[in-house]
Amino acid sequence: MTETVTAAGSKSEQAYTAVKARIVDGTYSPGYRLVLAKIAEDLGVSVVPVREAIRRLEAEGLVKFERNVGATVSGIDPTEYLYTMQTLSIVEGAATALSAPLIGEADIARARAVNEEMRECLQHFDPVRFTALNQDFHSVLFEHCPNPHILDLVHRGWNRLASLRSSTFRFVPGRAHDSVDEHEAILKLIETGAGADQIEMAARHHRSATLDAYLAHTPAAVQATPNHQPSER
Amino acid sequence: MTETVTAAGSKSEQAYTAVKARIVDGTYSPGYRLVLAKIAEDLGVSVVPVREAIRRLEAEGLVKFERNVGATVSGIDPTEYLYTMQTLSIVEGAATALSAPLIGEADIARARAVNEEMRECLQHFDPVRFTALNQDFHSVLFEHCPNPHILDLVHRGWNRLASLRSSTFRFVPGRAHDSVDEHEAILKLIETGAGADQIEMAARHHRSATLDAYLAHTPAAVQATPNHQPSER
DNA sequence: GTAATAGTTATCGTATACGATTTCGTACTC
DNA sequence: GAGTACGAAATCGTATACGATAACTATTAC
Repeated sequence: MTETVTAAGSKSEQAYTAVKARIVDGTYSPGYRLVLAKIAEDLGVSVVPVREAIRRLEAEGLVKFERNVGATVSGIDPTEYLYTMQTLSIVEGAATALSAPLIGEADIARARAVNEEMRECLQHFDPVRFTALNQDFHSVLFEHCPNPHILDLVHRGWNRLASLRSSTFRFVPGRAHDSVDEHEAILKLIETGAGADQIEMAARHHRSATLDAYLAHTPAAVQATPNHQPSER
Repeated sequence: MTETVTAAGSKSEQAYTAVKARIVDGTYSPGYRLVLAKIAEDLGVSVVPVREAIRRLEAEGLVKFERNVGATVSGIDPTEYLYTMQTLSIVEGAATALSAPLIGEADIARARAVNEEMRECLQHFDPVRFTALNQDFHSVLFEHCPNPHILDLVHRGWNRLASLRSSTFRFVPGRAHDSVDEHEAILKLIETGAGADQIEMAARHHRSATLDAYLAHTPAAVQATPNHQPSER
C-alpha cells in the first residue's frame, strides 16, 4: 500500500483527515496560521473541500476561525488547557465507569503490561514514550464505552491535548510516578468489580490530579509561547 | 431592523443559523432530507456556504451525512435518545455543580418562579409550555458554568433533544410531577451551599430519572416513526 | 520623528459551472 | 408475472473565477 492510502474517497474527507493529523502530530503547532490556498495546494485539491474540512475542525474546537482573516490552530493557552483537562476529567471518568463492566481479563492484563512499561519509562525518563503509553493505557479503559457520544467526547479531548504534546506542557516532574500508581489502583477497582461511582471518581481524580500538579508547578500561568510561527509570508 | 437581522455577516453563518433553527424548532423534523440546492435557494445563497453549514452541523451531530447521497436530520431513534440523555446527564450535572458557587439569590428566585409556573402547568397539562419552562429552569442553573467547553456540550445536548420536541417523545405522564419536586430539591442544595459532588449527583440523577421513566414507559423501545417525510421529490 | 492616510497585496467569501455518483423509472427478457 | 438491465433525472463533489475584506507598507504632513 502506498504510504498514505489517503483513505476516504471524498477530497473533503481527505483534507479533514490530513489537516487533523498534522495538527495532532504537531506539524501545525498551536497558533499556526492555516492558509486555505496553501493547504489546498499541498493536498492537490481546490480550496472548497479544504474550507469544509476547516469548518468541521472548527466545530470540534481544534481550530479557531475569524471571519475574513482565516483559521489558526487553537489550543495553546493555559486557560484552554485547564478547561480541556477539566472537561476530559468528567467525560473520561464517565466513559471509564461505563466501560468497566465490559472490560475483560485480557484487557486488564494488557493495561497492566502497558502500565509496567510506563513504570520502566520512569527510569530512563522518556516523556514522549511515557505520554504515548499513557494514552494506550487509558484507551484500554474507555474504548469499551457503550455510549458513542461520550466516547467521541473523550477522543476529542485527547486530540486537543495531543496538539500540546510537542511542548513539554503536560509533563510535570513529580506527577508521572503517582500517575503510574493511580493506574494500578484503577485497575484493581475494575478487577474487583467496584461500583461505577467509585471507578468514575477514581478516573476523574486521576486526571484532575494531573491538572492540579500542572497548576502547582506553574504558579503564574506561564504565557504559552506561540512557538515558531512561520514567517513565510 | 428588518424582521430578520439574519445576523452574522457571513452567508455561511446565516445558513448555519437558519438550518440549525429549523432543526431545533421542528420545521426540519428528524429524517428530513436536507437538499443543498433547495436550502440554498430558500436562503437566497449559493450551495457552497450551505455545504459548510451542514458540515458544521454534522460535526455537532445534528445531521447525518452520507457521501454522494446527502444530509438528513439525525436523531430520532430511541437509542440515540438514550445516548444523548445519558451524555447530557453527565455534562449537565457537572455544569450545574460548577455553576453552583456562582449562582446568586436573584438567580435562585428566578429559577424558583419558573418552577412554580411549571407546577401550575401540571394542572392545565400543557406539555409544550412545560418543556419550554423546563429548559428555562435548567438554563439558570448551568449558564454560569465557568468552563465554556462543558457549557457548550450542554447546549449541544439540549439542541439534540429540542429536535425531538415536536413528538411527545420526552413527555412521560408521571414524570412531570416528580420533576418539579426534584427541581426544588436542587435549588435547596444550591441555596444551602451543598458540596459540588452532592449537587452534581442531584442534577445528574434528575436527568437520568427522566430517562428511566421514559424507558419504563416504553417497554419495547418504540420504533420511532420517521414522521412526515416530505414527498416533494 | 511620529502619526495618519492612501495604495497594494494577500487572503478570504461566494457564485457559477461542470463532472461524478446515485437513485429511480421503464422497458425488455425469461 | 418477476427480475434484470439500461437510461434519465436528481443531487452531490470539486474546480475555477471574481468580488470583498483586512493587513501590511510606504509616503506625506505635521
